[in-house]
Amino acid sequence: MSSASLTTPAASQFVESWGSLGVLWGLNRSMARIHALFLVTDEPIELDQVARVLNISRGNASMCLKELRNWGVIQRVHKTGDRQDYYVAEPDVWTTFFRIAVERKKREFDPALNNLRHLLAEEDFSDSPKTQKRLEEMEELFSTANTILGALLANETAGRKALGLLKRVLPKS
Amino acid sequence: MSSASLTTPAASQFVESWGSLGVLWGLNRSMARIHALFLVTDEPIELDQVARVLNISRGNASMCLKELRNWGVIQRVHKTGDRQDYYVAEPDVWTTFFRIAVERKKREFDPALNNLRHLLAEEDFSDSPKTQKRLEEMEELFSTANTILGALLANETAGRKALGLLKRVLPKS
DNA sequence: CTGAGTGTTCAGTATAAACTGAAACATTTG
DNA sequence: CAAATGTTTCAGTTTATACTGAACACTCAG
Repeated sequence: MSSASLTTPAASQFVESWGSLGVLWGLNRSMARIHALFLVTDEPIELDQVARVLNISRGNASMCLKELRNWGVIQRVHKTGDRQDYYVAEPDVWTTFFRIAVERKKREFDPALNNLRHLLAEEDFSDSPKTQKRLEEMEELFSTANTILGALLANETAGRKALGLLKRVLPKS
Repeated sequence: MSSASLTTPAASQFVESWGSLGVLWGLNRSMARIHALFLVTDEPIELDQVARVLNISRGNASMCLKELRNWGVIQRVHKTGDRQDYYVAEPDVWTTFFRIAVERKKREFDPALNNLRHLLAEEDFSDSPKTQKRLEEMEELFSTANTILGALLANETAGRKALGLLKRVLPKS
């Protein structure tokens, strides 16, 4: 399986499962399958191999690899005397998780919070006290979430420690 | 605006913004718009009104109301001497948030974790040590997330307190 | 300079998800 | 029972998103 050919059923089943599971991380099917391929492959893989093994177009593979690289969950590597680009997965699973979380906060959460704040600043709901109050609470909730997320994600080791602490402090599941 | 007619621009703009923003919560556009309508409306609203004001079909409105009720973010109420069903938003924003979080964990996270565990239990990656290790770490990460989420969401007041504490403890943003 | 090998881009197409509109059915009550 | 309301279902349509495939761009060896 290490040769990026998905010869073993274990590997190929993992790739497909991860493909559907990946939506949780915010990846689309192709990105998740590619990521899974890297997770079960020890050696660096190149673009054509990805496209061939997963049965997707070169174009799609190229876009997905670029995106995964933007997210920081795979890295480009080179073999000496070889012009081709090879890629490997970020080795640390926790780092992978943090990178994705950071990226998603930046892309999805922050704009949403901005949007909400603008809305509340510009629009006037003062003729409806209940509404006014609800929207203020909403803003407060988002702000709290923002603070917590920001602190957890600002620094990987600190965030990781905080999560470990949290796990120990909370009542056992 | 309180008469569920979206006469003011403030209200209608909020509804549309919330509609696109709602994906963050895991709602689709219609559900999010309906939820927003309830957020900016003080009086109970009935199905036909929802459909008319938001310009969506009765069928869609009915399904969305049902779903929102399942999530626990709106409630059915009745007016005396009136046979029709009316709905209002859950008044507490934090409760709304928790209900959605609980529901999404149950629907999305838990099955994904199960899936991963089954996969790791059944499949054998022992011929590839790096892969084996990565997948074990992955399982550990998911389990930690599961523990923390489970504890935070098990009880609303406790969870809320924990988040408040967390906010105070973490370095200021 | 040329062209073979490789990586990127994008217009068009396919796929999946949401929504409509209408009908069938269920339930309540005057 | 008939009228009013609520729910469910579903074939057809719209809309958003992902993906393809071919053209284009870049690099480098000869």
